[in-house]
Amino acid sequence: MSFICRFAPSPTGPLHIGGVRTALFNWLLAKKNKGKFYLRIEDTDKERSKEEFKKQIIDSLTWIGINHDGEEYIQSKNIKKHKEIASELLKKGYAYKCYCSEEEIKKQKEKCKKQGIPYTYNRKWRDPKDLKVPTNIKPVVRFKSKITGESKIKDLVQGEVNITNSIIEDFVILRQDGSPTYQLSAVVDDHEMKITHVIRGDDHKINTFKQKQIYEAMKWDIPEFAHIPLIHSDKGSKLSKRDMASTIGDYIKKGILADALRNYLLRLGWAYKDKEIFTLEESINLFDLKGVGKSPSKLDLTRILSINEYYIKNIDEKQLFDLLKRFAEKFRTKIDSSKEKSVLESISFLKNKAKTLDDIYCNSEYIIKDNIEILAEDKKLLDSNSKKIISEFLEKFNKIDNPNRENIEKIINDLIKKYNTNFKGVGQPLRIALVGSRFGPGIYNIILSLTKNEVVKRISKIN
RNA sequence: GGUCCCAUCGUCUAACGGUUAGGACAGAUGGUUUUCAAUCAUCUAAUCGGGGUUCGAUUCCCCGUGGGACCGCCA
Repeated sequence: MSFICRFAPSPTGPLHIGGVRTALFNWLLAKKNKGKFYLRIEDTDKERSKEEFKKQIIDSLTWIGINHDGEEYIQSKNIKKHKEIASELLKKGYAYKCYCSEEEIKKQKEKCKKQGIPYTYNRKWRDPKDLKVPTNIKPVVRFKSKITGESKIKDLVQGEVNITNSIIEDFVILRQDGSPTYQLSAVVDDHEMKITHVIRGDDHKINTFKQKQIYEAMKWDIPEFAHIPLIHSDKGSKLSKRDMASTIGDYIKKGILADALRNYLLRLGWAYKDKEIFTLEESINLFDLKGVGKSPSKLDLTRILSINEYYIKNIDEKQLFDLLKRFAEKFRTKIDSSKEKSVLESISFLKNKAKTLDDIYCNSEYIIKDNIEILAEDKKLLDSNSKKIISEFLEKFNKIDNPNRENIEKIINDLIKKYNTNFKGVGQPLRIALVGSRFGPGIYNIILSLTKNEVVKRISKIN
């Protein structure tokens, strides 16, 4: 059985993480079934569609590793076809022209609101026998929706869903200016693209009942449908553009890895036994619509961070370094080529304390930057005694030709003995002098990750 | 308000109608360490309520309750 699916966002705003997940599910299924995954930009709303959003959508998908087959399909390029289908529906009696003015509709809505009854278009022009066609109003074209009976869809996630036909109004398929609406365009395009599986957010469920009627009127094959539950914000409602960290860009900025986010999104609303970490290959092999739950799930940043931490600790270190390099250049300060070697060599301990690339960057800052600033509260910890200790350290350190773990350890141990202190008594002031903070990597790691000159320079500055 | 959907630890979720209801994240406690972190061990924590069906319901059915989505000449 062939499997052709698509992701069809509208470029009227930045793609958020819910959309990315929908795209991911589609893509995974296409890969699993050796089918096709297309990207369709639904830009028939000329007013709100923006080129920059189209770019953002494609960039987001690319970043997380979702690549579509063929060129992206631009819906507005197919408007002519959509209109043809509209006139065919008109000709066959499945649609009709409605001459209600916008004011007339508005008045009806207000009236319904006052009476507390739900508004549906009153189908005034469905049977225009006794009506005089006004000459001053351009009509819209409405689809002649079923009035009686029930409709059923077999949803691959939700199971059977039934509705009473009469609640579906005669929806507009051609606007007053003759342009097609989403309901029409989506169906025509899905048909032309030979889409076999429509996997989209739960918020489209009602649309399916409208669109199904167009398929039936055109005697076209109806694709399978799957409506996946929406992602909710921590407040429990549909994710909106206002919610924090909801676009891919927000996560990139935080230093989240693509694989980590992919893994998180995969597990949001779907599970495979007790498995938590999925390689790309595993997700393709194991993903299945049957495993998708029916209830919406909340976005949980701590979980994302935790998965990110896992990936940071487990991916190849050279690869991690490259990611860090690009991250630093884009969002922080470019790592000077003279420092690259040292950062790369130190990454195994720099990453240890990190949940994000930004954390690694912060941990690396003492290597990356030539001038470190000591925090005021840490400066206080440098009393005369500790200053004395580190200047003595400096003196001895200077005499070493090739600093290594053993000879540094000896110096420190001697100092501990001499000053009758513990490791902290020596290590803490050294760390403050070298890193600018009492928090940081292990002291041997710090010293060995800097050049001898740099160590000397930083300690000398203290006194 | 109408229509539809959903309901297991705080969160993501597992459990052919038979499990001491499992795992992960978060949280708590303790050990270790050179600070922070990490790590290891342990612990806390859930089947929304009420009726059925059944020898037996988290699981099937009904009714409540709660949450959500949709109700555009947006997509």
